[in-house]
Amino acid sequence: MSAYDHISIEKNWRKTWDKNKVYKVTEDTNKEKCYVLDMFPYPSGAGLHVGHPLGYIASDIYARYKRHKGFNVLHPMGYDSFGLPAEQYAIQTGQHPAKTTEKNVARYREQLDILGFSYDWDREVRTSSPDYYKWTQWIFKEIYNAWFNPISDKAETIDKLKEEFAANGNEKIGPNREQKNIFSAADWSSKSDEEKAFVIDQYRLTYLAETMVNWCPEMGTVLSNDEVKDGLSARGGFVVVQKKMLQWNMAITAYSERLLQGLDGLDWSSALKDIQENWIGKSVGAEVAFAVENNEKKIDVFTTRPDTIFGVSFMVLAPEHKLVKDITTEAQQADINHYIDESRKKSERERQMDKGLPTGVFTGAYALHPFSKKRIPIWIADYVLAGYGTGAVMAVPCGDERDYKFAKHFNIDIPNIFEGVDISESAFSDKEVVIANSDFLDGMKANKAKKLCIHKMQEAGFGEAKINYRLRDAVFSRQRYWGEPFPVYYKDGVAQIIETEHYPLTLPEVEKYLPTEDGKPPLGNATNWSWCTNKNIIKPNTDQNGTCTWPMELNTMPGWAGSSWYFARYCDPKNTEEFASKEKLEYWNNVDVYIGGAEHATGHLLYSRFWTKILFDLGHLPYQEPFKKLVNQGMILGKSNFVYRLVGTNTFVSKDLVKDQKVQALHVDISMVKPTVEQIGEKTHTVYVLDTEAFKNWLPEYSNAEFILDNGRYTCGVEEEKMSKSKFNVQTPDDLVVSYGADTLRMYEMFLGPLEQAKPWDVGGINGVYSFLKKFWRLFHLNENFELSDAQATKEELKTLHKTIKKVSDDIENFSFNTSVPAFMIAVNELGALKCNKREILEPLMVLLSPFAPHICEELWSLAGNEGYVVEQSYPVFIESHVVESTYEYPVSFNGKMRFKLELDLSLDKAAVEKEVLNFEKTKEYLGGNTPKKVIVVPKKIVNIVM
RNA sequence: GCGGAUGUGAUGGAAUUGGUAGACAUGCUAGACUUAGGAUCUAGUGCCGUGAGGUGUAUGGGUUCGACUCCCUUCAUCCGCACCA
Repeated sequence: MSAYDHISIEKNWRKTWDKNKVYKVTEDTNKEKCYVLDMFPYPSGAGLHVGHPLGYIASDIYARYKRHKGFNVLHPMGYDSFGLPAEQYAIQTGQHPAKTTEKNVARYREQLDILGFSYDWDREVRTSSPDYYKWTQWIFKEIYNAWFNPISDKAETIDKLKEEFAANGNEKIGPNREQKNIFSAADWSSKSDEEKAFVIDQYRLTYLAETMVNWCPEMGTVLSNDEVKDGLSARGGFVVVQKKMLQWNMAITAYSERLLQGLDGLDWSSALKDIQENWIGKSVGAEVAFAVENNEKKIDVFTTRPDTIFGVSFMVLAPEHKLVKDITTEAQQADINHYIDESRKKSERERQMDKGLPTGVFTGAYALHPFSKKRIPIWIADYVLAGYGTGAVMAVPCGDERDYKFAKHFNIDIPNIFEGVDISESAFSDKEVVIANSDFLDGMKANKAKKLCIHKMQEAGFGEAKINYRLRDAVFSRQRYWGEPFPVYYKDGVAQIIETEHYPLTLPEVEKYLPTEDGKPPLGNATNWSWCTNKNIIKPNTDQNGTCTWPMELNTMPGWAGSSWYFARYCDPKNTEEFASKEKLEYWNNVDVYIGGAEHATGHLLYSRFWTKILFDLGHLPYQEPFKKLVNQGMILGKSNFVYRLVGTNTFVSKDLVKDQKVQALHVDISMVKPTVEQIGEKTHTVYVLDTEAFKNWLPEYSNAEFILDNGRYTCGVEEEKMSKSKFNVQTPDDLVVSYGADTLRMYEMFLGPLEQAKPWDVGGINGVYSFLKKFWRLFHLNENFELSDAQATKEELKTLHKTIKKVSDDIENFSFNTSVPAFMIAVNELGALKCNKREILEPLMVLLSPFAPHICEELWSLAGNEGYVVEQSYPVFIESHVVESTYEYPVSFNGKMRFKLELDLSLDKAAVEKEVLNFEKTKEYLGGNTPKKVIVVPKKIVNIVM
């Protein structure tokens, strides 16, 4: 063998590693552990595109590096295999989602294998596998059997809740989420069993509730807040409306504060922490109760500005607010009803679009100002959201822009309570202000007034300090087939949890994957539940056919259920007794480095932290935060090409001829477009030429397409977008691996730019990396024969090696792979120029390079006649003396009084040293006759001179 | 509107603490070898200028002996949140 033949080398080593289970990992208490994890993919039908592997390559490099460094590295991979596309495909074709999923998983695996990842595949998990979702169901049950104790600030079992009720009622722990009433221990003991069960349900961490949910009629399911964007579904972009439905919910709000506090100790980018912080949306203020005139009911409002309470001139309730019907006067009833109907009809999106004039209706009722006792008109308006705070606001038009507009529009009083501020044009929302016209708050700065006001309200008993969060409880039911079934049935309409001995409660077969005719979710079509037909277990209530007569829960769990705990399962993936054993969980502990996209900031990454905290509180996990360090790889964008069809015709106009004509831009498959570099004058640019024949054959509707050509060809438009099947801009890694090899692709993707940055895919530079590997290969070959010399390395060669060791190790620790690739290139160029083929230099270099390009290094390692695998060798140690030859003390005197030494590192070359000296001379010159107070000098550089 | 990020040659991008801006690679130009090259090697390549030299890190200003780097202004692009009281 002579030339670098990546195809056979890579194939051969993949097989050998696989056969010898080189990457299998077991718990070993003698070694320090390191858990390196990728966000597992949803196996879609399109296969992997070049964007997917970016993060996987980075984590693989890190995992391999840590292995070299002597760590016991857990580096697993699996599939988030429940999800919508497989189900949609099932609806269209009748093919069972499990089959589609199986097929897609196989394709993913093939593509992953080709890239030479060092996963321990014995630990693979799939969220849709019954062995796995058995434990997802178990976790659901654990959460169901838990409540959040505000005193201990953690989740506890329902048994503890019962003890608490028996001892103190709910006087200490506070009211439940529905009734808000307080009862004593005596009250509790006098309750019937049904009543008790009902009360307990209101404290559970997962609970059934009729809540306003994001309903997507097109998809026939509800969506959680993070699955909705701009009033449209994140997947598919369908319209989402608000609808009241009975759903399972997860009480994530109980953990708002801990989720917020926990961010502090995490090594995550501040951008991502900000997103989560924003999403949780903590605001500090007060809750104030306003009495209603001629009515016993009180209206609670939340405000962040209690200091402006004397500026209140009206109140606004959300149209859905409970008290609206109680307070509305007869005269206003018709108007109010009309307004409520109108706003109910509007989708979330329409509400957002309506940013014109404020709308609202007066209820006819008045509240009484708690301090001044003035009458305050109560309105309803849909700019107040039912879901935030108490669903009611005290409107302070002089201090809030929305209140101001509302007051102006409806001619409501705008009292000015700010000293020296003009509010004739707009509200003044700055907090740096002195309060006026406010009784006991006059002359105070806002901050001080805030505190005093809360104090006074507390004294008088109508208000108190309060913290509010934007975060909502997460809806946990989906009206879909392809998800985890709930271990729940309904006895006389009351939810009952199925006991763990019957898990997994497997997903039953159905004829059709669509909702039933009477509108039940797809599982309504199921007749055969495993739990009911298993002969050895007690069935709740079945007829002779084994069919449940007590209905099962027909919803399934959302996609984030399975992904919220999979990192724990990897530690012990085959365990049938527990979701993972204590010892293994303790050994592997939490994830040291987690790599994935930032798009999961408010979904997966938040829910995982939430579940981890519950499981920690209940004693099932030894850590509170699942992911210590998080690295967000940027998206790789695809270049999309467009053709322009004249509206209403089948004629396509070349890009530069479109001008003002009415055209429709359509995505065209990038495989039919050839980028061609052209010279125009001095500059070059790329034009995208369409293969018109291929285009005609592409889709039937284009078979008789006509083209208006430009210079005899059709040029397409180009744009950078997210890679997606529907945009026909997907670049798969497959072809590139065939022409250049996995090692080249791995290094090229790293070379492309900073890992965290979004960047367009461009194969232009791949040749540079490929020729680097060829050069590396050539270092070991003389006249086409492998040849390695045992001669002693020169100083220069050692310098090249060790400087590379230093650079590459530092870079890997910082996830700065894009700069370590050039370090290798420089090393190879230098060693090539020195004609160095010495074992002493090249063997460490192989080890160094192997995390990036494992196949070629393994091949050369074996050709060099070494034992074992290069991927198992320990990492070469950086020896400073090979790089730094000596240090040099440069005496300096200022003014003849003080002496300083400039220590210089004579490392790289003379020029660098001379530069430092020169710089220092310049400084000295500048200092002239002055005496500096202090000169801080560190090796290599003057840091500061204080005069 | 609020919060965050980014802005450097034709292109992707280097510049670890303020100290020769443009490493490394792509592209381009010229040359060598070759039957040929989309193989390999050599040289050149920020811009203006024949040259010495001048100029240059989105814009304008500031701090500093010295600024891509620190501070302020403006502009542009991207991301997150958005009637959040």
